[in-house]
Amino acid sequence: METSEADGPRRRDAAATRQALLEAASSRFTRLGYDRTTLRDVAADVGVNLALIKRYFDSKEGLFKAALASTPRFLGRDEKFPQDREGLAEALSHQLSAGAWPEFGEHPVLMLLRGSGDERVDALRHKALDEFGRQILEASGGGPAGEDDDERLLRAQLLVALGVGVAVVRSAVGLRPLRDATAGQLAAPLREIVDALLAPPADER
Amino acid sequence: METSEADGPRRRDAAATRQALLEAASSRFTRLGYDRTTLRDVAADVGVNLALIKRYFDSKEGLFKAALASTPRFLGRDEKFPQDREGLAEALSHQLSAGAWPEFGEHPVLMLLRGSGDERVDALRHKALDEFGRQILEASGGGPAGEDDDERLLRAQLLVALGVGVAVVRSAVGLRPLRDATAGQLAAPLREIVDALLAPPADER
DNA sequence: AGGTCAAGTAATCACTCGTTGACATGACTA
DNA sequence: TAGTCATGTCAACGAGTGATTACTTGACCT
Repeated sequence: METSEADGPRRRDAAATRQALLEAASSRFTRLGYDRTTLRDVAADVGVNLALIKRYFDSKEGLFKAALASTPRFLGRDEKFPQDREGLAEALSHQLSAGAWPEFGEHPVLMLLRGSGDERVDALRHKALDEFGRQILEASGGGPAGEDDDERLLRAQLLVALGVGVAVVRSAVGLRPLRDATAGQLAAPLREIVDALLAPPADER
Repeated sequence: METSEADGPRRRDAAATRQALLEAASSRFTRLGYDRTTLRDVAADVGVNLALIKRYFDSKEGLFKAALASTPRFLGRDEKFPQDREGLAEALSHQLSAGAWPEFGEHPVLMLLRGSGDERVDALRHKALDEFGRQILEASGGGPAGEDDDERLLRAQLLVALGVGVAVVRSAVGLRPLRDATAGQLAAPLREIVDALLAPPADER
């Protein structure tokens, strides 16, 4: 596995060891989920002793939380969150295309969905996805996220669910042609979905 | 837990015991996933000895497969699969509404997503979701599922992904308002999505 | 009543996991 | 060079898991 770079034997560099553990753990948590990820495997990936995980992360829960915190957000890692429907559709099509996130082989949103039993972790992922929905709502241009219009938020969350579903279906099930869909192939359908869901606030009901 | 009916102590009825084990297992597999479901808990739910699981299902894998096989399909349990886009949207809105599937507290599609490590189980869920996509494609009325038009199948699978995502986001994350959305609230957005994705075969490209 | 076999139980085995405390070792400083 | 502390290793414990075997109990048949 050896997620870390292939430099020398990395002798006694706490920061590097910690980072390597974090990356190995992120990979396993994302690919296998919390339960099927064993600390022994993570330590073996890095080539380090099991007990170091306790030293740096205190427990498996701590390791999971650290990995979760180090995971890039669903949208907008470096770039800013798109500010209109068109940009949103394009960003989504890239985020959800095959070949995105080749680093771990799976989409980081999947780690959000792996239960850990800890309610603070649950709160964390809830917050992340809730924020994502509100950002979508705001980007859709329907005014500054009004308060009582749950309907528009519901529509935005349907888009969130679509993103989650695509990640899940592709990686957990491998359904084709969705699994191999490129950004170009996803662009048109996603643009139409975004428009259909978050159409301009012209009174359509 | 006691998923079985609250009749007498059910003395020596193999079929009933087997069925009760199956229901308890389905519930736990759906709610907790494969790993967090222990055979001891399942047996305790039914009030029966652990070894009976081996007798009736041979192994945990066997129990999971049996539970998976007994799970109703994503759409069309008793009723037939809808045959037009309108019916499809309506069926989806009911399937994905809050309060559907109260029996296990979660949507049965979730059990499909819980890994078991067995490749035959993987094949099973892949087939189920693939079939679902093709049924959607057929119901959309774009002819009898042409062969080379992967694009339409891709669009149908996006709808599958949406269904999966809604189930996941609602139950695993509890995101509101999506979590509490009724069929009535889901009807309009879903109809628009279905139409946007599977629009009539008028040449739009 | 007695025989017979399925239905169910109790006890245990082998294994893996997370966790832990004691110990070794390398690097830096005085 | 001796001291010191962070860095890393080692070996083991205890809990929990799925699996397995020998045993007991009840229902049904003649």
